[in-house]
Amino acid sequence: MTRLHAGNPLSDSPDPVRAMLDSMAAWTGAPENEAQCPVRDVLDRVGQKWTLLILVALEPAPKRFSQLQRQVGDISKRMLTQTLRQLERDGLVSRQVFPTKPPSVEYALTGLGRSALAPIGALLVWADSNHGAIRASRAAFDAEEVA
Amino acid sequence: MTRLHAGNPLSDSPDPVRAMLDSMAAWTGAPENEAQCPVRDVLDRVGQKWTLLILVALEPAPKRFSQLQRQVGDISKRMLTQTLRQLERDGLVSRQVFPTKPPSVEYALTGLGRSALAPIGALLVWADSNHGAIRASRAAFDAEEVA
DNA sequence: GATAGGTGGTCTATTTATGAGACCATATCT
DNA sequence: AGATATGGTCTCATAAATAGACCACCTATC
Repeated sequence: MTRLHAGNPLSDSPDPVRAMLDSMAAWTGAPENEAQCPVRDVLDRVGQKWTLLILVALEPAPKRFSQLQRQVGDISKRMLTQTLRQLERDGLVSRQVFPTKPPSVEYALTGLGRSALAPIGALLVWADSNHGAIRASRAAFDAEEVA
Repeated sequence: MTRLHAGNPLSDSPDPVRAMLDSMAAWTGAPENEAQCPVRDVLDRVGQKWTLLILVALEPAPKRFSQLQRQVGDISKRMLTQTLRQLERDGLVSRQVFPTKPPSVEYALTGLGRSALAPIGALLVWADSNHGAIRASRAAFDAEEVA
C-alpha cells in the first residue's frame, strides 16, 4: 500500500486504472442508452446507500436475512429486501432457501460478488487512512464559514 | 489485472485489503457516533449519486462550473453546487474564483482528491470488465421472474 | 438599444428514495 | 395462552434528488 501514499498516487497506479479514468472522463456525459454505460450503471448501484455495506457484511461468511439485519443494525427490512434482490439480480449475491420451520434463507457472495470486494476493499482502505485528513478539512472549512 | 480474475480474488488481494474487509465486516453495525466510523462516513459520500462522477470528471484537468455541468450532462445546477461544496469541505476539491467578467470559478482536485482516484479507478475498471456478466445475470433473472 | 448568450449560482415545486413500523402464516418454547 | 423466531410485504411519512424558473452581471449581435 506504500505506493498509494508516495508522490502522485495516480501516476503510481497501474496503467489500466489511469487509462480507464482518462477515457472515462471523456464519456462521463449523460448516457443516451442508460444500460450501455458501465460507469453509470455500476455507479448507480454503488450510489445506493446499502449496497456496499451489505457486500462487505457478507464477505466473512454467508448470512441469513435477519442475521444481516441485526449486523447492519439500522437498515429497515424494506431496504434490506430491496438491496438483496438487486444484488441477486446483478449476480453478486446468491439466495438459497432452506426448508426449515420456519424456512430460512441464506445469502452468499457469488464469485462475481467476491471479485467486487477487491476494489471495494481498496476504497475502504483509502477511507480508513484518509479519514483524519477529511475530518480536519471539514473542521477548517466550517471554521471559515462561521467567520 | 490478471490476479484479479484468477481463483479467489480476495485471497489474492494485498493483505491490508483483506484484513480491512474482515475487521470492517465486524463493525458494519449502526454507529453510535456517526463521524467516528470511517466506513460509514466515506460510504455515505460515495453513496451520493454525483460524487464519484465529478471526481472522475475533474481528473484530466481543472474545470469551471459550467464546463463541469456540460460534461456530466444530466446533473442539475443545484446538485452540482451541492456536491462541489461537499467535496470542497472534505478537502478533495479546491475552489478558486477568477476576477474575470463575469467571474469564473475553477474547481480542481487536491492531492487528497487525486489520491482517492486510485481506488475509484480500480472500481471503474472492475465495473467495465464485469459489466457484461452483470447484464447477463439480469437478463437471466428477469426471464425467470416472468416464467 | 433591445436581444440573445455566457458567467455562477439560488429558490421552489415535484418526483424519487429511504425509513419506521404494522401485519402475515407458521412453528417452537415457556 | 403468549412470547419468540423465521422472511418477507404493505402503507404511510420523511429525506433527498430533479427540473426548471429566476437573478445580477457583462458581451457581442442585430
